[in-house]
Amino acid sequence: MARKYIDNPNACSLVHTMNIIGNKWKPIILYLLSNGSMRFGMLNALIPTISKKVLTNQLKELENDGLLLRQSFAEIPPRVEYSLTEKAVGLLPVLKLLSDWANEAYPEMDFEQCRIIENGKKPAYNNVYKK
Amino acid sequence: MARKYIDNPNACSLVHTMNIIGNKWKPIILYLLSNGSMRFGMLNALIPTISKKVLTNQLKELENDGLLLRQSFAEIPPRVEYSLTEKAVGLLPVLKLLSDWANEAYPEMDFEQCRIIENGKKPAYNNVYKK
DNA sequence: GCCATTAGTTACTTTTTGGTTACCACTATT
DNA sequence: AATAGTGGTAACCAAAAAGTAACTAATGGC
Repeated sequence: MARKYIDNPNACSLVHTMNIIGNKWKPIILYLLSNGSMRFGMLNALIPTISKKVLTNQLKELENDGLLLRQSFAEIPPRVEYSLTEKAVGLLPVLKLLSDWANEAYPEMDFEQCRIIENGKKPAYNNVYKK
Repeated sequence: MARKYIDNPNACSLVHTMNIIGNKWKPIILYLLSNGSMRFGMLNALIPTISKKVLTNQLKELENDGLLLRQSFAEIPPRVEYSLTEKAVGLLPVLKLLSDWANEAYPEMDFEQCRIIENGKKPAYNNVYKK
């Protein structure tokens, strides 16, 4: 009885992807972790404008969606390392394409200026800095 | 003086892309329009769970970001056709990859069931329906 | 004269998201 | 005895996004 509307076969997995990574912070977190595992404080330092609460929350969601591995070490002060799962690694090239697309589509925007974050919060451990 | 934090060169154009398409509705709108131009009411019918206010808003934002072309015809009742720009067309293959990724990464989810929308709102014009 | 039609808009409310500040556990160092 | 250091959590508040319902303009058809 009910007639069927034309629909897009790709819509729903696309919605799912967007639910998982489609916000301000998550793609950045994934890209930062693409060089290897990183501690909570390090991520927080590299994304100085995110609040600790939100970062915690984003990391939890990414972990729940199977994109991050969280390793907690029984040390004082605590150490927690986050790293990408295989699932997440498979997404990196696509994130790269999204990034490339913006660079091509909006050449008038200077994305360069975002590359270096100065005067961010400094975690105490030393490997945070570049020479 | 200020030491520089390691940063990711891709982060900012990625953020920009996510600002433009990283939400629940916009990728769907783009994919629906990938088959050709479409009227407002048609889009609203194909995405029955979006409110008219939000759809209007999303379309406006996509237009402002150069992804959509809006053509308004001086007819009564009014007719407005939305279509993709070249910029948007360049994004489609990447959206497809995002969709493919979810299908592969989450095989346990049945994205199939989203394909057909039944009992949605029906606009009066006839070309809305599939045989 | 009334209703249907389309693409919205407006005013209002609700939900979601994000941010702020203070606090905790536990140890080493000063 | 106090402080620094890390990875959080809790309570609270502000802002942004989204939903709802009613309304509009202008015309054709009944």
